[in-house]
Amino acid sequence: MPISGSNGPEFKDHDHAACIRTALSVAEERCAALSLRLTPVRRRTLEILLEAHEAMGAYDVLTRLDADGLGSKPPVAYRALAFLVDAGLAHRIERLNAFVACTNPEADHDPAFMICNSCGTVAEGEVQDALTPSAAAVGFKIDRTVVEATGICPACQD
Amino acid sequence: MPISGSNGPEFKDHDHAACIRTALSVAEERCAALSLRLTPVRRRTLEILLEAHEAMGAYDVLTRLDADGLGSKPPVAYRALAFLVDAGLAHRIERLNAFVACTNPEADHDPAFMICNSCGTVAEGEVQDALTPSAAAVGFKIDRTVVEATGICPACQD
DNA sequence: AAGGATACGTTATAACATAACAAGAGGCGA
DNA sequence: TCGCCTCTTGTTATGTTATAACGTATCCTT
Repeated sequence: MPISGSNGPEFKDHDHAACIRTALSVAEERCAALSLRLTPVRRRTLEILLEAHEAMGAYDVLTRLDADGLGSKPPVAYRALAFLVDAGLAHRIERLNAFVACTNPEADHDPAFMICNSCGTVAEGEVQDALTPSAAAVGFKIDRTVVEATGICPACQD
Repeated sequence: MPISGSNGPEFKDHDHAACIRTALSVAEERCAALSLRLTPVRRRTLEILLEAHEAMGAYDVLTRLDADGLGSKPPVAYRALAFLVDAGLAHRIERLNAFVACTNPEADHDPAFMICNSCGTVAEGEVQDALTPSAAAVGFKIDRTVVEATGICPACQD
């Protein structure tokens, strides 16, 4: 189950501000291309996830939205997050009941995640359709696959 | 990511009563061997999961335990389930916030699951340490990996 | 401008989970 | 057997995550 080339950028130093700007413009282009509406709440939600650069719970996101006057009730956050996930701009981490911005929004993908138990950083990678052949062998038709590893990231091993 | 030989027995006809009896005696042997106490609540919880043969929420389990006079408060169910998971006799399905009896309790394993969106049946398989080499490449030390596929099982494709 | 589709605001509640502490049950050495 | 320790259970209370439902506003199209 090889992970694709760009893997684990979260574990490396990077220009975070630039990384956010890029991700936001990719999101804008993508939404324009697909006639999706990247409204203020949705855009700010994505920004919040990008700034955090780790998994955030819906209520944490909501707190930030509220501080910006963009909404204070749970459905506001859940709806914005659902939009981003549907649009492929964010992912839900089942293990954590939390959400992360997608670091690779160009491609449709079933992502795999590496979650650091120590610092909470989540790195995203690609996984090949690994279960597909075996599932097909027993006649199971896969819709979506979740792959989430927990462990310790390089930075936290010191 | 091949799945091991005994895969997907849940999708086939089988003698369910026998399957439960076997699983319970395996559980008893295992607990005896490891000096773990398979108390009435714990044993009955395992039985409930085995009977259901699909993922059950903790509160569903609790309802059944309560009907048997074995406890009515959430911690009773959560503790029993935690015991079974720790003992390798059951697994938590993150996608569903639910639990299933382990169908392969002989071996320690990082299980993979195929979850039918239609009937709720959960089939368990083995996955090789799929993410391990790639994680090692970026320096991430994996503790545990969750692999969960949702889709449609053979029986529900009719 | 009218009408439909999409998004937002709000109330209320459902569903999932655990902290904390008291009380009981079992094992084991003195 | 007694006392002690550990593990398990019972219970209260509360924390956390998530969604149903419904009315209003906005935007886009015709």
